[in-house]
Amino acid sequence: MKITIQDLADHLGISKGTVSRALRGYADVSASTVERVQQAAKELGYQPSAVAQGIKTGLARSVGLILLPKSRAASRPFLMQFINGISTSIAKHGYTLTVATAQSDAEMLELHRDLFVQRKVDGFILPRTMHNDPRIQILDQLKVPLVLYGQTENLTQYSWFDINQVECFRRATTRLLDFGHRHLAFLGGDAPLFYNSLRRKGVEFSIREFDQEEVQLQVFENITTVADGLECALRLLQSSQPPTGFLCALDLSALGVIRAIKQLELIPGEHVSVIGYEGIPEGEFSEPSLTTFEVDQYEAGFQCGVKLMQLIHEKGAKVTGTLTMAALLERGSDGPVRFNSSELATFIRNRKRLLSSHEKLHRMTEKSLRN
Amino acid sequence: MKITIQDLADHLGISKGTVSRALRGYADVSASTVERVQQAAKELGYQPSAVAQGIKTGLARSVGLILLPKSRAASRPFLMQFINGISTSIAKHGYTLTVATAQSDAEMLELHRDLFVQRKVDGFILPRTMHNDPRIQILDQLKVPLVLYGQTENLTQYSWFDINQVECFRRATTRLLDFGHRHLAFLGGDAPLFYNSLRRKGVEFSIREFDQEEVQLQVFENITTVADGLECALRLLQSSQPPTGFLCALDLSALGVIRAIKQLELIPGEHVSVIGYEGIPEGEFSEPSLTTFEVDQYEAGFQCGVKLMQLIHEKGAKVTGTLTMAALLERGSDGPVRFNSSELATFIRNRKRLLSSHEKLHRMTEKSLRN
DNA sequence: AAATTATCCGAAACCGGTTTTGGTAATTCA
DNA sequence: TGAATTACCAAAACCGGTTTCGGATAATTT
Repeated sequence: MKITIQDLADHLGISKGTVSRALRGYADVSASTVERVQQAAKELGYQPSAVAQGIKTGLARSVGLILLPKSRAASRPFLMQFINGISTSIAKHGYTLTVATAQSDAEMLELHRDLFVQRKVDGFILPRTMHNDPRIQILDQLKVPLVLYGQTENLTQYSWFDINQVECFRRATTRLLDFGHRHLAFLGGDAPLFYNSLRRKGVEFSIREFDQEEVQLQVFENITTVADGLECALRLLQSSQPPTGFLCALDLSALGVIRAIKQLELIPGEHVSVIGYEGIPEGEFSEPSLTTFEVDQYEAGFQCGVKLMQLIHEKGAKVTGTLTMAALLERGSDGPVRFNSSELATFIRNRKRLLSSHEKLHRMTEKSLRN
Repeated sequence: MKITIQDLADHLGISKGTVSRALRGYADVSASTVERVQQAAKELGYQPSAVAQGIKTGLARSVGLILLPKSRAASRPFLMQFINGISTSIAKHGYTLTVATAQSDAEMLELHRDLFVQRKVDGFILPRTMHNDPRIQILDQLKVPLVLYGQTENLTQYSWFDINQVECFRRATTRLLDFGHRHLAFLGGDAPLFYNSLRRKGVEFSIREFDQEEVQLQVFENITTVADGLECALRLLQSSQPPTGFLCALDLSALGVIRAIKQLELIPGEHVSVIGYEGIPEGEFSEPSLTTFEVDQYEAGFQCGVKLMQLIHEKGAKVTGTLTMAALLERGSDGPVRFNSSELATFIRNRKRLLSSHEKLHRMTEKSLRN
C-alpha cells in the first residue's frame, strides 16, 4: 500500500541512494535519470516520509505554537488569522504548525522544552510576550530558534515582530487631546504582558508632548474583558472627576466602556469618547462602532513564520526585529469634546435625577405612537 | 548537547537495545536495570526523539486538523476551545495537533492526502462536515483513521461526534410555538455543510408534530453573517406577512436579526422572537442577550480526540458515533407572542409612518432633559 | 594512444530509535 | 546431579530515508 523509496528504486531498477539524490537535486545525477525518477515518483504517488527524512536531517519540519487557553478572552480574536499567517508562510518550506495547549504556566514551559527535545518541532513562535518571559529563558539554554510576536527586554538577541503600539497609543491620545479632551483614562490589559507597558508608554508620551500640566490621566490595569471595562467605566464616570476620553488597551474593554456610557444614558462618541486597539469584529457591529487600531494578524503570523524559517535554514542568520503600524479605523465612538470633566459630572448627576421622569415621558411617547 | 539513546547506553555501560526495552517496559529487563535506566534518563534529561521513534513504529504521534480560513466567519468562534479539547485529550497519548490551513477546497484535499502520505500525521479530525464530504472520499482510499465532528451520509463507516442539532432545533421551534408564534422563519447557514439540513429538519419535525396547517414557515439558506441576518430580517419584517419568530442556524445571523428588529424600532423578545445556535460570546453581550444553544466546543474536541486515539491505537477498534445535547440558554431575545403576523405588519407600517413625528418628540424630550 | 578528468551511479554507512534473535548464567525440576 | 527452564542482556537487523565513498565508464586533454 504505502510506497517507499526502495519500491521506487526497484521499479526503476536503480539504487535508492540515486533516487534520493535525484529527488534532492544533487549534481551527480544525470538529467535524464532525474527526469525518470521524478516522473515515476509522480506516477506512483511517492512522497518521502517526513519522519524518515527527519531522522537524518535532524529536522521535524514543524514549528510550535503553544497556547494557554485559560487566557481565552484575550487570545481568541486574534488567533485564527495569526495561525493562518504562520501556516501559510512556513508551508512554502514544507513546514507545518504544531499547536499545543497548556493548562498552566508551568506546564507551558515544560511543553516548550519537551516538544523541542523530542524533536517534534524545530523552533517556536512565542506570542503574547511577557516581562522577562520565562519561555525565552528556557528555550535560550537549548539554543532553540524562536521568534517573538511582541517585544520584551534584551530585544537584540532575538528575532521579533511587533506593531508599534507606542506610536498607536501616542496617536490615539493626541487625537483625543486634539478633540479637546483633557481628562483621560487609560484602561490597560494584562499587566504581566509586555504590550501593556508599551501602550501605556504611548499615552504618556503624547501627554508629555502636549502639555503635561493641562491634562489629567488616570491609569488602570488588568482590564481585559467587556465586564471589566463596563465596571471600571461605570465607576469612573460616576466619580466627581469623570474622564471624557477613554484609551483602552483592548477592544474588549473598550466595548465594555461603550456599554457603561450607554447604561448611563450618555451617547458614546458625543458625551464620552472611546478608542480601542486590535480591531476585533465585534467593534464593527457595536453601536456606535468602535474607533480602534486594526491589527493585521495574518501579516503578523506570516512575518513571524518568515523570520523563523530564516533562523532555521540560513546558517549564521542574524536575528531581526520588525516594527509595523496598525491602521486607525476612525469610527463612531470618539469625537470632539462636548463637556469638560466637571460639566460631565454635573450632567451625569442630573441625568440620574431626571431618569425617572424621563422614563415616564418615554413611556408616554411609546403609548401615543402605539395608538 | 543533544543526548541520544546511545549516549545513555554508554553512560550506563549497557547496550542501547536494553535501554530502549527498559524504557518501553519490556518484560525481559530486570527491575533493577529498569530502575537504573529511568533514573539516568531523568538525570541526563534524555527524551527519545519522536522522529526517530516514528520511523520504526510508523507513527508520527500527531493528528491533523486542516482549516479553511476563508470561511472565517463561521469557524472563528468555535475554534479555540475545540483545539484545546483535541489537544488536551490526545496529549495523554503523547500526541500533538498539527494545524494547517488551506486557501481553497482543492488545496485542502491535497493537504489531507500529503500530510498523511508524508507521515506527518497519523489521522485527521474533520470539522464542518459536508454533504458527500470529499475529504472523506480521499482519506478513505488511504485507510486514514479519521473522526468527523458533525454528521454526513453513510455514517456507520466512520467515527463521529456531534450535537443533536435536530433535537435542538425541534426544541427551539416547539418553544416558539408554545409561546404562540405561528409565523416562523428559519435562517439556515452554509448550504453545503451537513449541519444545515439537520437544523432545518429539527424545525420541520417540530412543526409537523404541532399542527402543520396552522403554522407558516419560511426557509432561507446561506445566512452566515451578522450582515446577512440583518438584511434578511429587514426584508422579511417589512413584508406583508412578517414572521414573529426567527430560528437561526447561527448565532451570528441571529445577532443580525436582533439588529434588524431594533432598527425597525421594535423590541426583540417582545415584538419579535429570535433563537440562535452555538453560544458565541457576543450573544451574551447583545441587547437583549441572545437565547441560544450553548455548544461545549471543548468537550467536542476532547471527544473527537479520544475517538481518534482509539482508532489509531486499538487494533480492530470499531467506529463509534456519539450524539450529545447542547444546553438551551434562555435569555432575552424570545418570549410570548405579542402580535400575530398581520398585526405586526400593521404595527411596523404605522411605526414607519409615525417615525418622523416620533423623532421630533424624542428630540423634544432630550432637550427638556438637558435644561 | 595514453593519461587525465568528468560524469554517473551503486554500495555502504549513517541517523536514533525499536524489535528480534540468540546466547549465557542462574534457577528450577526430575 | 544433570537436564530443562527461566531471567536477563548483547548483538544485530530493521525502519526509510540521506549522504559519503569509491569505482566504472565516457569524455577530454596531452
